[in-house]
Amino acid sequence: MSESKYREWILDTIDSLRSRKARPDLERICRMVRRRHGSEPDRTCAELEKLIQEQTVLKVNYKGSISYRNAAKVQRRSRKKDDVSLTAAAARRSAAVEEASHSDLSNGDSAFGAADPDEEDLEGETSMTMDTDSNPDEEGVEETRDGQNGPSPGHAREDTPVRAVSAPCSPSGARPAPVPGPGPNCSSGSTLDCASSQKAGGRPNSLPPSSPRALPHNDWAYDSAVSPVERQHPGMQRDKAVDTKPVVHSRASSPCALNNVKKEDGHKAEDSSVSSDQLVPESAARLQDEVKNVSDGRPQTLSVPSDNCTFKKIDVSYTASEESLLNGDKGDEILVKKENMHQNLLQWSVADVASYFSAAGFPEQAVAFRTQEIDGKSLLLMQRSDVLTGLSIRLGPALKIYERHVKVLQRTHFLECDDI
DNA sequence: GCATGCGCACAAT
DNA sequence: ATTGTGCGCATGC
Repeated sequence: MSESKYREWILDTIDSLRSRKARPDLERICRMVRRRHGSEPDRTCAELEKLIQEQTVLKVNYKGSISYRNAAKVQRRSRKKDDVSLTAAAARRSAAVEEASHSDLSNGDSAFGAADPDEEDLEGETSMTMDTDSNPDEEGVEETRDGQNGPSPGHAREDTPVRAVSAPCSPSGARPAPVPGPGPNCSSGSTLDCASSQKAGGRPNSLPPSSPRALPHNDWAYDSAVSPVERQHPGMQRDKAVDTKPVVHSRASSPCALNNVKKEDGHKAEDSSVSSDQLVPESAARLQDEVKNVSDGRPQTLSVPSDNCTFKKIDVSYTASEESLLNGDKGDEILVKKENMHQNLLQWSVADVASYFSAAGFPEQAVAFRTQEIDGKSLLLMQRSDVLTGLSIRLGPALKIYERHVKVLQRTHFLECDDI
């Protein structure tokens, strides 16, 4: 409950700030929510974090500072060209989507992408010492910062200056610089920490949300989807980067326990390309475009958020396209690695489901799933008509959601059951 | 002091 | 070229 209430408040606040032409940053958001609803900044920060994780809100680095976006709105516009590659794009997108979900991981903290063009920076940016070392890969891989794209694994960062990464929460903190009088409330505890940590570069380990490593993610996260994108298809930007190589990914961990989780896949290697997507929806959107190149049918890994902290990954290989289906292309099949999936699906909470669809590029519709309290079990029980008419969402997206995601998830789940 | 409105330069497409 | 973003300043409370 409160959550939905906060979601509404926060999104409304972001919209409000935007309409006023004021940067929707943590400080302003906290202040406005407090003023309008009496909520404490800390709480607002926490709720905002959640929204970021579920990608209802996108944390972006725009013009050097952190801003928050209403994912539902952002997404649309971002898509640039659709052209060609629709198919491919689409396909990828879906892929992306999925992955996106896993972005959560990283996002966990925030998704923040650097709005900047280069994400690569990110890595550097944070300056943290980064993660790079942290192991890259472990799982994190997936996203790894896209930086990866970066050229070489280690280096990518060259260009970029450092950008501030923000912690998930710092109110004003986002900015590297210590803001003098920051935040209203947020400043209160967490905020400060975050802020300080940021600048310091090191975040206290304690910070759950993002471990130090997380930082990098942040940047990319949002829009920058870039990163994700890049990773997605290695091919893309090779210019700068080389393909994805086994780059180092230091991914951030999700707040919770990514680390542990991460490792699971051995695949990551491949994944690397794949995973990238995890980003934000928006990213996803872009992905579509950009990504197009990606090879169509490669297996991808998604991570699905399971409970709050845990994320599970699922490998899906789909050929060109599920999406395509929707889009009209051809159909293909999707394989999912059941192992995790099935369990996961049953364990998905309402938030996980919403997060999944949000990451899949349907943030607005994700809200409908949340409103209807659709969790993993409910999702398995949904019929076509439920999706098309029971959620009160537009037919177009509803069809895509059903064909591309619901059906696929159900099929996978039941196939798995059969095996078992 | 604080919230809001908005022109305009800049960034992203 | 178009459109989104948000700084910086003006205004109102």
